[in-house]
Amino acid sequence: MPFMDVSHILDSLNTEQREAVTAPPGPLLIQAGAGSGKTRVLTHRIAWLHQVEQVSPFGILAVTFTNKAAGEMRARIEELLGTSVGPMWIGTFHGLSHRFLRMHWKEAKLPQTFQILDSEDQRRMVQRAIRSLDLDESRWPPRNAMWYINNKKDDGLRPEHIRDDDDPTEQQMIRIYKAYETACQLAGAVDFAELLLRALETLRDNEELLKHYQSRFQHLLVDEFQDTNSIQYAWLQLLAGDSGNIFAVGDDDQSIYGWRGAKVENILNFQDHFANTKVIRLERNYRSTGNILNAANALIEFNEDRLGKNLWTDIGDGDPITFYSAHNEGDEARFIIERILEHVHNGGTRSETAILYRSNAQSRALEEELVRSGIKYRVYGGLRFFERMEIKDALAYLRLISLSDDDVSFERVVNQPTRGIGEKTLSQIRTVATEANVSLWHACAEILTANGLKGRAATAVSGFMKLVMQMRKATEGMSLDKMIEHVIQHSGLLDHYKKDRTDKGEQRVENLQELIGAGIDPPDLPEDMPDMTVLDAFLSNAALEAGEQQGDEWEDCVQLMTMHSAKGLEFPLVFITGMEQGLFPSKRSIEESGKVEEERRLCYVGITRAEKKLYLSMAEHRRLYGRDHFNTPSKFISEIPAELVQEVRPRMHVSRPMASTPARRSALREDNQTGLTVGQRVRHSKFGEGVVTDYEGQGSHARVYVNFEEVGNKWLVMAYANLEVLNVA
DNA sequence: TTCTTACCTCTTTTT
DNA sequence: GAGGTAAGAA
Repeated sequence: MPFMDVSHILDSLNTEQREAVTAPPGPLLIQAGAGSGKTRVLTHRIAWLHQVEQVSPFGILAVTFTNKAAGEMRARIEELLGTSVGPMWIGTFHGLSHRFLRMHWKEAKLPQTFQILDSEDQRRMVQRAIRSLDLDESRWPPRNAMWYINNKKDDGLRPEHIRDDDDPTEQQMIRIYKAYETACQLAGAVDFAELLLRALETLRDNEELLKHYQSRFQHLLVDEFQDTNSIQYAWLQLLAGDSGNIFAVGDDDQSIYGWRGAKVENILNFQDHFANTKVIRLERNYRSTGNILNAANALIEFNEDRLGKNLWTDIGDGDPITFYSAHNEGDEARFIIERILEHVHNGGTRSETAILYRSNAQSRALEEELVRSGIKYRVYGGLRFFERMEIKDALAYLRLISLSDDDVSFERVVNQPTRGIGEKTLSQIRTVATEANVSLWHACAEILTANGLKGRAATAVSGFMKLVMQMRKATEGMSLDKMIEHVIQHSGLLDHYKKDRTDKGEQRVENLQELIGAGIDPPDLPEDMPDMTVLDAFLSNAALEAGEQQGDEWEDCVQLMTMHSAKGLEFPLVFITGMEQGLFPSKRSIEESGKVEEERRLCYVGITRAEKKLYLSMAEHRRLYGRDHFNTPSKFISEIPAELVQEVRPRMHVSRPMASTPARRSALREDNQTGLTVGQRVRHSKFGEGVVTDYEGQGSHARVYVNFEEVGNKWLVMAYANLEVLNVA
């Protein structure tokens, strides 16, 4: 081989990173700790394979979980190579499966025009299946059934594979699953889990296809390997075939998606399945100070099921971690705001700051105080652009134009805006459709020709059908943006939302107009997806990539998000709020055995987001979901070595919250028969320490409700409990 | 058909 | 406590 300059690929790497990037082909597992440069390793590996090992871009498949990660990876590789890598398969599991199914729809037994259901579409579809089986929706909630179906699909199970064990609930669920499957197949609809499962089955059952792809993809690279579920892993195994050229990058300590099917075990199985797997650990951290890393290391040590890893840095200890125990959530928020103002005063920016929490409900109190202080902020999460009601309405019309048999879209807009097609007419249509096993659109046509509808209903239904057909004809040959414009005009959606003079209505009109803008530069049509129209590509894209949730992202503002959505991000200044037993770790995780470890990993993720300064805080009293909670510090606080943490004592001149609200007054009332007040810390000989959160009864029946740190909530009869009072509330 | 009221739920989220 | 959904009334 001629001499080749590889310095641009290798120079910026440390020894371990270099070892990973230049490793010979074969199964490779990179245990990449937080901040250890895993994206760098991944992208440089691809550059290495291409430039040094001379692997064609066609021979490389790199898969991630989010569109953002995929986009970043592609951009960084192109920057590194100085050329476009168009033909390389870089994308999300769902995106790549989708691409595969579009190319091989025949083998996958899908209609060429199949559409993707997002979660909301799927819920409606499941609901429809439940109704068609004449089941009671309150006994068989669509959400539960959907959850069941997705779980089974994530494990690769079809209805016929599931054993019912004579369990009537299981049998019923299987019936719903079956009915849902039939409905999807009929409507040409594919949900997210189906994309993966169908791609896997198609590959597995077509030897020629399998051989083709196995020999084509000489190298597979996986990001966030700890988050793969069973099908994703099976899909990788299948594609890798005997060569086993998989480059898997992950961190078992950052596995926080077990609750939606991710299997950390895949990391362990990987080493069993692929003999001679080479394991490389990346433990050098380039992000955080020593104190922050030591705290993270010490905390995660409490988990038993882990491969083991210790992050280190040579950038020095830095500031200690600060812990603040606030009186309530308002106090907590004000404490944080003071620190942010300080940070900004010292020349920092707001966008260098992240406030993290366990659950979205916690953001409200923080937002209130931020608004009051006039600090700009941005909340992550919530509805994304393509998930908004008005946008989905418009997309549904577009879908019907593309494919009238799409039942989900039909149901969505048949009476939106209202045109006199009520529940009675609809159920009639549904019955015909179910009996004849045809789409709702088809059923309408049949009913109309058979004169099965009375005057008003008949006019309304045929009016709707005519509208869709007219729009189809009128938009033929139009550019995508003109098409969208035409549809939101003529469907009546725009006028419908314009009638709503509230802020919400105006926002909806704006969103619709923005949708036209989204059509101006339509998505590229990959060459290997033949016969796909621009509209189809646009619609699939909308489902697969729901878009940003909020604009103004480049304004200098404080970032508010859950710890889950913070994964992969980093900030100089990080606040982790709500460090309370029962909130984080969550009550549910404490109750179900074995679930606290995932919470601890989440805490580990949170801590390792911080570069320079980390604040932990809690509220002794927090109102959440309209209920009062009296909290003890999260056990995670005590798991961080005390010498790394500086505790801020509540300043005495800060007055305690006054008994001004009725709730507070009752919380402080002392005219009870227990001699204890709510908020009082107590110790029980068996259950340990806790906080009184409620009481009831009189005399010998007087009981207190205590939230114990170790064992959770318990009712105790005062006469027997023998509680020791710990401090004065 | 549309407005109102009752009812439910409320970890975490991407695709 | 709020927000969304679904059933019920005008």
